[in-house]
Amino acid sequence: MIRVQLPDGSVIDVAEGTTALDVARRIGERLAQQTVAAEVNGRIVDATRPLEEFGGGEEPIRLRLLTTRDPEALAVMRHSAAHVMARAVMRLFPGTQLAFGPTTGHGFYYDFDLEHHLSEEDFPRIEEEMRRIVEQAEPFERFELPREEAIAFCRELGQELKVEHIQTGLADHATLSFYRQGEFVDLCRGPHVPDAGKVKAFKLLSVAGAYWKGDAKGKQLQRLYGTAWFSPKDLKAYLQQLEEARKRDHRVIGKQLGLFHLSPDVGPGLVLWLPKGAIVRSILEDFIKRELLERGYQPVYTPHIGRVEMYETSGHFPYYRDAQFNPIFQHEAGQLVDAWIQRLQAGTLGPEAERRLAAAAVELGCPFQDWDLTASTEEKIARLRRWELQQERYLLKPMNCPHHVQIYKSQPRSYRELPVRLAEFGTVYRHEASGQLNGMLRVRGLTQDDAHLFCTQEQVEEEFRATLELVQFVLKSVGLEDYRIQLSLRDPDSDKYVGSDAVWEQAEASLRRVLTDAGLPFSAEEGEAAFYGPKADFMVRDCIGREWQLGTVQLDYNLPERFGLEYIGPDNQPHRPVMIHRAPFGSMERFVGMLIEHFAGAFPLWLAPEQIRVLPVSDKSLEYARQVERRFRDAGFRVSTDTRSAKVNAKIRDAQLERIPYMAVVGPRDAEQGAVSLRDRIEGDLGMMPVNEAIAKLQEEVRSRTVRQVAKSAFTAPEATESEQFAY
RNA sequence: GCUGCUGUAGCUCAGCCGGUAGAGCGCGUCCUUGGUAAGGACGAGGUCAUGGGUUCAAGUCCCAUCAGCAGCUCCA
Repeated sequence: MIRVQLPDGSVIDVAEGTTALDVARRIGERLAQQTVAAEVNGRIVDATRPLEEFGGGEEPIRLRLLTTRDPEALAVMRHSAAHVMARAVMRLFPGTQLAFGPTTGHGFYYDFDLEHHLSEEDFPRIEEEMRRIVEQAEPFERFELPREEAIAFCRELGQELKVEHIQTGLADHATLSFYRQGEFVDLCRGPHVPDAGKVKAFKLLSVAGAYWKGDAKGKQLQRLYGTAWFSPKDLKAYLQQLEEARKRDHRVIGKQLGLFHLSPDVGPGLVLWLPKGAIVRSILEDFIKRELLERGYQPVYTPHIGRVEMYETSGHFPYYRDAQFNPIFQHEAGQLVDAWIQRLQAGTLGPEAERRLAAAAVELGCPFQDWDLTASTEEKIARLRRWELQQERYLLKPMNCPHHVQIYKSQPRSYRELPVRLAEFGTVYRHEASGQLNGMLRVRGLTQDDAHLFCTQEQVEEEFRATLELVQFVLKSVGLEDYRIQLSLRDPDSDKYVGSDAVWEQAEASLRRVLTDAGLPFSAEEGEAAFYGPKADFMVRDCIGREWQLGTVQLDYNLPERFGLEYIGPDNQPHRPVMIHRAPFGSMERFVGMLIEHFAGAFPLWLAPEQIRVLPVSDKSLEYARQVERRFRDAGFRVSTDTRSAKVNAKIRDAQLERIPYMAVVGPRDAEQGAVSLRDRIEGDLGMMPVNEAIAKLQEEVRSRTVRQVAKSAFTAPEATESEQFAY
């Protein structure tokens, strides 16, 4: 007999070999039908496995039945759905190689290696085959094999990727588990639903490339994405949510509302801010600037380029070379010599090619007439570098910090003037790989609301604290109050970081202490730190539940060292300051892009590009409309008048579609009384009121930076737990 | 950067098996002068992304380039 404890505390005795499903059946047939998996002693497992496999001994086995109501069950079912999909693909495309098929936040995917190029046109066929499999409701049967047998078995199945995975990724597993579904068998840790009939409402969503084991140099696979839910209603709600997110796409809204433009003629990833988008940005910038002045920051301006040497000193140039625009050389042979050095370093330069390079360099005026092809690579590089260092070389700045460091260094500093806080909306350029570009969210030229704080070691925690407070304040001002903080620490086993262990430990401890003291919830992530120091990032959730990385605060003990920064302490001796990098918004491009999606283009009054539109009821009221427009403009509002000879209905419709917060309908009745009939974009007609009253009302809304409405998501279905555990 | 898909009027898109281009919205003109989400008529507008190729003939088929999209990988 086995003793089993249920969640309500009751304990029952069952015979050996009893499964969770049996227990469910004992309680009720309905419950058994809804049981998808089980949580046994805290572990999520198949409902069809004998309970004694998970425990025993003196303590009763703790059992929780997972039904279609539990989010954990959803993840199990989705993983089973991935198997069903894989089975369908195998049927339609025999010989398909299976890679990984895990669950995701809202669904699942499976990576395949197959000849046929999957496309959306294949989806109906695959889905139909999946439905057939689901209807048959065959059980998922689990079995285990010792590793050598498992390898032989996979080989027999022709699944070479699985063989490789057992030999590498699962090298320390003595036995491997498999799940069988009729003719389909897959290496899998599980757990799975009892039978395929538990996979209810599903839909294939997209197909895309993916790398085998996430390695960009590895084999390219085809990844089929799907979503699955326990009810068609949940599926429908989720698809609507996807549709909602699509409608909020800042690229779509940005075009509709004329906020920004990306022109291939200017270049990919280079944002053109149209007048309306520029207004939003400049209001945000003005807002921040005022806050910074109050908080003891000093505005500075620095150029868009700087000498490459400066970025070599800072470490940015060598470290991020491949993500930067190439250096600008004054000498026309500069690029050539630069490429030459890189080829030599990579060892990809043959003698004939090098001879031609040398000839070309001489032709362009370099003193390499006596170039010795037989010299060692080191000697060659040294000679080329010597030449290169004599040239004027500039970099489009990828970071503002080195420039700000120079401002700090421009005069001797006393401890009395610290902290020095230098702030700039600094535009930086990064040559992001073409596939990474995305509207305003990932661009090649971006403006950071940047600042660098130079302070003493004793001041670090206070400055960090004040910075966190600032970020919180600005996020609150735009109505973003749902966020968490991610503390990014170094990976102790990696060598990509600069600076000593002691300094890193000190920096990480400081950040942790301030976050803890401030009572801010944070999660610590190892290996996520920048190469020069740990950082705290604000992960902000928007109104439809998506998370965005915006503001960041980073501690840096490295740059002061590299640039030899100093201040004179009370002991009249030089000391090294500490630097803090921080950007509450991150970049203006990304932040505004995010705001567009968050508000679905309907900015709160204080940010709206056009705040009020005056709508004359007919041409006869044009004159009065102009007067009203003037009144609003004089009161500081961004206002226009719709002078078209259209009906009011049409004018209202257009203003609504343009997300203009307020409309002032004016006709003869209003003119008579010096009034407007105010219409609120959200509430509709507010009735007639004197112009003064309308102005006062809206001024108050601007002053308080009220955020009146963000669209609520209709989507409430629980998000399944992201699960590494189903990773194979 | 990699894999796949896409590129037709200002915007959203249709255009079959190759035969010289279409809709709605927007825009212009005129009529209409109206009170809270689309009044009507007429009209203008296209090197079918770019460059090659196949063909009697290419928006349509092939190749390359550029750009965009999805995902992967990356992100100071």
